[in-house]
Amino acid sequence: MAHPQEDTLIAKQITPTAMRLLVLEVLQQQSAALSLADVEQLLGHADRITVHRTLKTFTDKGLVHRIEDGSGAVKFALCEPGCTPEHHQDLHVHFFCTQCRETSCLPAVAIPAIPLPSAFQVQETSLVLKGVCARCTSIA
Amino acid sequence: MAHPQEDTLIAKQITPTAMRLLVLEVLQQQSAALSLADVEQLLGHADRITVHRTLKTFTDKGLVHRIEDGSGAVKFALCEPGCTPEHHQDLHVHFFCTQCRETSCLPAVAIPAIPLPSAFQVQETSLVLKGVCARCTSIA
DNA sequence: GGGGCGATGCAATGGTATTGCATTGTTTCA
DNA sequence: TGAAACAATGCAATACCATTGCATCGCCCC
Ligand SMILES: [Mn+2]
Ligand SMILES: [Mn+2]
Ligand SMILES: [Zn+2]
Ligand SMILES: [Zn+2]
Repeated sequence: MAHPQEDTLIAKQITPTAMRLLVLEVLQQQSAALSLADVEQLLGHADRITVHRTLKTFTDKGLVHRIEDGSGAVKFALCEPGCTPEHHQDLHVHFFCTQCRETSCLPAVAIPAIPLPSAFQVQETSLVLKGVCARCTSIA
Repeated sequence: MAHPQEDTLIAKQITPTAMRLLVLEVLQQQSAALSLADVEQLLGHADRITVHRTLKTFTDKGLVHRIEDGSGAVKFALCEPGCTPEHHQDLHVHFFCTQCRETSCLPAVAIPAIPLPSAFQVQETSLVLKGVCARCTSIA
């Protein structure tokens, strides 16, 4: 197989297509999380709706996770290896840089346990930090 | 004065107007955070844009804080007493119920310190939990 | 080769946030 | 008191982002 990404898709029960391989490749090449518009632009002239449905498929299958960073557009980033659609393991912090507007996963920074009244049933936790990222700080 | 809310606005350097008093009253009466559409609906037939600008003014002056809960619309809730536009004290957790779609401030649950590499300059922290709230849990 | 089914692409729609601009209301000061 | 100055309001228009409908395309299996 020419595309090493094929195995990744198949492992997640996603039928490999040309478009999906391209989107996956783009996601793997970038260190920051990407919005739909980002992916569209990086791909050249791909159809936005197809990219949208590709990202939705990836999310449903546990290949990527969504990040709501407050920028107005949802960002997407590859999941960590152990993720399944049912049990996402991406309990890490996300950082949104107000200067370069890039959002990064910080897999090394785990989300601490939050002591909640037991009447609450927590399904998902999202911890987004906003500020100036390491790169922008060093430049300034 | 007939409106006890007037003092609250003046204390935050906000010129009291009829619309602003009404919006503040609505925010005080509700226990959950409100979206722009929520406020508009609760007010009857107020102009949406005016409400929008009222909430923006309130936010800029440190009277309310914005909550991005991933529902698609930003929610607004009253700040804690010590808040200023520069230094928001609302370092508490927010809970979004996927069942009733209500977002609540949990002032009692503080956000723990997040150990970040020193190269990052954190300006703001947002911790949103999603799940089923206490009320919806007890009903089910 | 043809049927079946998922993927694709264009068009259209829905929802939220924001801006422009004319009007209205209020304060300030001569 | 009356006009200028300024702020707030309301309607219209616009900008995005996300989502859905539907016809077509492409691939796999028979
Ligand atoms: Mn992540
Ligand atoms: Mn809050
Ligand atoms: Zn940056
Ligand atoms: Zn609920």
